[in-house]
Amino acid sequence: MNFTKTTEYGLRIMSYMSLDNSKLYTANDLFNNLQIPFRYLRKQLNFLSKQGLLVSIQGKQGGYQIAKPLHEITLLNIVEATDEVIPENKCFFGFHDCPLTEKCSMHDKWGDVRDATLEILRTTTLFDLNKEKCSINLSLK
Amino acid sequence: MNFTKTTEYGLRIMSYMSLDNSKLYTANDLFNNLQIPFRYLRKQLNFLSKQGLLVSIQGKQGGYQIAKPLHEITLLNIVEATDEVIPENKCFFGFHDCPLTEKCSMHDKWGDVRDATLEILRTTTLFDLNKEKCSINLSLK
DNA sequence: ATTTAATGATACCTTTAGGGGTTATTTAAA
DNA sequence: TTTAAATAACCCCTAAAGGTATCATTAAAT
Ligand code: SF4
Ligand code: SF4
Repeated sequence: MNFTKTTEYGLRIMSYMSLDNSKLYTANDLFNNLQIPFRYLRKQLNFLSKQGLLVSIQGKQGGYQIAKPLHEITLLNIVEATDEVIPENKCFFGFHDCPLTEKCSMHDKWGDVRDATLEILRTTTLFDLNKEKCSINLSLK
Repeated sequence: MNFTKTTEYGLRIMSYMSLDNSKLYTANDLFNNLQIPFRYLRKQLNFLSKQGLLVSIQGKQGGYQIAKPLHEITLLNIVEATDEVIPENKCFFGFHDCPLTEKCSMHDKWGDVRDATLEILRTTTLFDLNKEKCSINLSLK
């Protein structure tokens, strides 16, 4: 009932980098701010680049940058890129195809929760996070 | 973003057995209806008994039975018994203690989703499932 | 050209969830 | 009292997620 660590890391990274999407962020910079194990962070930055969410620039003065306009990247994009589990069509009881002859009450009840959750992920972009002052981009302690 | 298999199995088991909470269900019966690997099912029935959600009766004609009145067992009880992850206090970005000086927008936004989700789990009992005709208890194909 | 500061690639290690196998124990029924 | 049908206990196997280590590559700065 929560995201994988990999997804959480992805959300942190993208959220943090969306503060200034013209800036190049080094892995070291991100490491100092996002509480992600360094090696794993490196791996994931690499991965996010391949996924097209980041652009990486090698060499001295290199780093990473968000690849697209902020309003074009939704939270769901990040979740899906880091954890293919969401689109998986499983019901409350974990069935892929329902073994029942008629739908149970949890079907709609839980379906509503799921829909509401996905709706937030689908409609919230990195631009929105900043607009609404998601201060993971504002001020670290 | 979904329950563990173990939790899903737990929900299936308890939901199915709540149809008739006076009946003894054998592992074999549950196996034939709930699409759970037999050995793993056995292990989990054992576990649920130790957790106090089921009562087990050994020997010939033995089996398992729901341990308490249906209205005293919430879905959250089952989730918590099978997967200690929910109460874990992690935010949208996976932080246990927030590194920010002021709360970000996802804090409340996601907090609301989480609260709504937990509220359903906390307030829905096995009795409610049956009352509302959750037909995992009604008719298998 | 050489150095240095950055990322890329690859392979390995560790932990945990999920699943399986075997033998012991219990108890109703024959 | 023996047998059969059930659960209990214990140990091991596998795959995937999370994390680590090492070396190669790039490119700006000197
Ligand atoms: S009706 Fe119930 S058991 Fe069937 S798919 Fe929906 S939630 Fe799952
Ligand atoms: S304010 Fe944002 S970063 Fe801090 S705990 Fe809440 S959701 Fe997490």
